[in-house]
Amino acid sequence: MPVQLLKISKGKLETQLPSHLQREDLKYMQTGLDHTNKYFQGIVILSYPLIKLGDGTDFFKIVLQDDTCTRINSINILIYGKMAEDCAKLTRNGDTFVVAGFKVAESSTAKEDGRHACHLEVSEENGSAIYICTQPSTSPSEPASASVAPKYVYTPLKCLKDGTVVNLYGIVKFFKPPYISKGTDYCSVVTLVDQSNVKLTCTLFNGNLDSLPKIYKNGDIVRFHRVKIREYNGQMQGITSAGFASLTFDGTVGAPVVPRASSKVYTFIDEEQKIVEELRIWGASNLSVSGPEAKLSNVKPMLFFDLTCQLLGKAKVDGSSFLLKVWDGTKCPYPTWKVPVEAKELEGDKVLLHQLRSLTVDVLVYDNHVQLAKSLKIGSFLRIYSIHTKQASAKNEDASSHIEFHLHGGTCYGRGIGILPENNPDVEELKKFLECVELTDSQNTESVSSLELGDTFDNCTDLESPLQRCQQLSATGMCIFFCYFAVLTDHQDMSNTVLKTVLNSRAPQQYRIRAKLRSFKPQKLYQSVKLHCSKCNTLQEVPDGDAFDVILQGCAATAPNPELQSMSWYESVMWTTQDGKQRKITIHFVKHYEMLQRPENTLLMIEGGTLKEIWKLTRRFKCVIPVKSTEDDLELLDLSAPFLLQGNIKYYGCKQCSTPKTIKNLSSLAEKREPSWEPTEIAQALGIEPLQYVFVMKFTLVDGTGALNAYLFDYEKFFQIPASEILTNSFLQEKMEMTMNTLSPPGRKLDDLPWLECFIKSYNVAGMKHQVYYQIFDTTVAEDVV
DNA sequence: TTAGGTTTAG
Repeated sequence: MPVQLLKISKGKLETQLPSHLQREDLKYMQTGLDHTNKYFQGIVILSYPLIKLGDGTDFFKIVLQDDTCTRINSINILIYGKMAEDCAKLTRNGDTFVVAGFKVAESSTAKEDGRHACHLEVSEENGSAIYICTQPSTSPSEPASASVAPKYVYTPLKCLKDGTVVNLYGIVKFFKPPYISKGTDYCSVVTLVDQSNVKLTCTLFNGNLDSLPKIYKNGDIVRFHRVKIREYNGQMQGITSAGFASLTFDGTVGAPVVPRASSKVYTFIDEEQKIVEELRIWGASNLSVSGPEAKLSNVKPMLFFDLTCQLLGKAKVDGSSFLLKVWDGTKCPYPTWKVPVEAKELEGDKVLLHQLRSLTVDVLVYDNHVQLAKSLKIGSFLRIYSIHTKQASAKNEDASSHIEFHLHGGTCYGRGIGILPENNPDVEELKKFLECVELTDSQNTESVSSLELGDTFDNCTDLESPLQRCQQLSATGMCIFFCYFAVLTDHQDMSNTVLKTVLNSRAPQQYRIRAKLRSFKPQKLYQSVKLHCSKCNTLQEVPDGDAFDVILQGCAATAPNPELQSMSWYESVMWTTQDGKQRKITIHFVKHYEMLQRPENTLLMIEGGTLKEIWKLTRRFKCVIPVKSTEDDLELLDLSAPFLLQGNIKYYGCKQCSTPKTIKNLSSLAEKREPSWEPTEIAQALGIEPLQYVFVMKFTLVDGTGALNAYLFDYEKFFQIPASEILTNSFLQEKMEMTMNTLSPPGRKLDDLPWLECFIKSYNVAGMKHQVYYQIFDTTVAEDVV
């Protein structure tokens, strides 16, 4: 039978099937019966993500429902190889799916999923054929059921064709925040770029502000569904089509992959997380996304910049302009103009406006921005894009040297106003900073430098060694207010450098600094744990248990090879579960000098186990390696699954850098006098480049002379907690939380934060030579004061 | 329909 994969319209189904094929009823689907010249037809009710098996074979599983009314009316279809890849692209829930030339095998999940006792295996090797009929009532990319993830195909930007409706991923290179168009809708213009370096400008319309993408800065990553592609002025252009939907993600490498959705119901599957992470990594080295952001303390005349701020007051000025009074906690170094307005027109807390008058600036917005500005709520957090600072005109004698803030009419260069949600990371950081300012005597706002410095700046001398100071002070319980970090003895000869000097120096250099931790990210500490490949230097999220479970279920279809049982260096035990599923489990215990070892020293391989069973084994045995049989040897599963489990820790390998070898390569380790079963040794023997668990955090440090963001990239040294253990150990989680609460006590004003001492090094990243980054190194939180 | 990136000129 030829291998076929046809997408045909429903009415033509019966006539297009080869005439020798006869429809098979689900009740006759049994192993041992002849199903040649038979086909099975059902409706796709569930599809799983396409995965790669350990040998690189593509695997795709769907569930078909028979249209008969029998009690068990659904069956699992396991599709392998090229057909899996093709089906994953073409199949939608609700489609009618016809399969012929299948192999019938016992289903290992029947009891669990309540489906047919057999499953059907489909592949080129089996000489299978597949025919798919799309439901006429369902749009090709519409989910059939909200509970089931449909398969979306994402078109690279270089492959767009005029007149098509596509789904896209891209990095935002430019955007105009939604503004009120001259028609009936809000409009947002977004220019995307992807790894192909092709740009696409999309013009998006919607009557509902929330239905447009929630983009806050260039570098954000977006997913658009159902964008219509048209040619305009010789270039491809994207435009909203019916059912347009978007997700937006922070573009920062290592930040949590949390979508900001434009619709209440959306799908986002694990495979897509990878798309986002890959775009982030590509963007980090190929795009310069440093926007024209500025704090009020850094503005100059004749500047266009983006301001993240809080709205304190607003007032009508005249027909074409409107006043916004905003602050960001820092002080503008120039006298600022005050726009005269009638007192009755001014909205906002008058007392607060008076108290913060020297930190507040007046932004005059014009023309098309007036309507949106009027609707803003006092207290809300805003990003005002492309504000123009202007030196007061010389004609006006009263305004000899003051600076004016204008948001001119029009939307060029993304000019506009964006409303930021409370949970936006920049807003969280700003709120924390503003709280510090508010808690300080806000009448004394003439000198903001004293607010930022804090008056404890001179309380601590640098003469003693920080370590000594910690030891002395910990005895009195004062250490946390004074000095918290113990620096390592390697660099005791290094003297402290103030942040202003650090910020004004070229990279790369190393410094010892003394600063306060104003804020840190991520706030949810578990989000700071990532997996790092030291070879290709990529970071990725730690996979969740569900992904592992899906892979294990996929492998359950592969029967253990009897020829691989009990080889010279391992002893195998195989049994079939008696729970009705008839699942075959094989455990291969590695021997030492032909003897089985005590469980706590034993490495074992398991075939056909469930997640729960594997966890149970890790409690008893030293190492567990999930494997499956091939013709010649046992081999590892897909590298999305851990290649090794030891205690509570799942060890993963880098998909890009590993070249997995079969299990017999472990036998040389077993022959060692005392096998240590170190994960690195096991990885090396199996051709795996191991991923390391790492804490990745961003610390905002201040010392009164300046502020900088320093990255913490730490396996264990900083917190004295292995990053590999934190996700499964609640005691360590509490310890880390306590540490962070002590370093940066919530609700404490800047003056009362403890001083910290640490080492930082500055560096440049290729392609972004003018940008300097900072990383904490060789620093450990002093254990005796935690 | 609207806008279709590339600064107002108050």
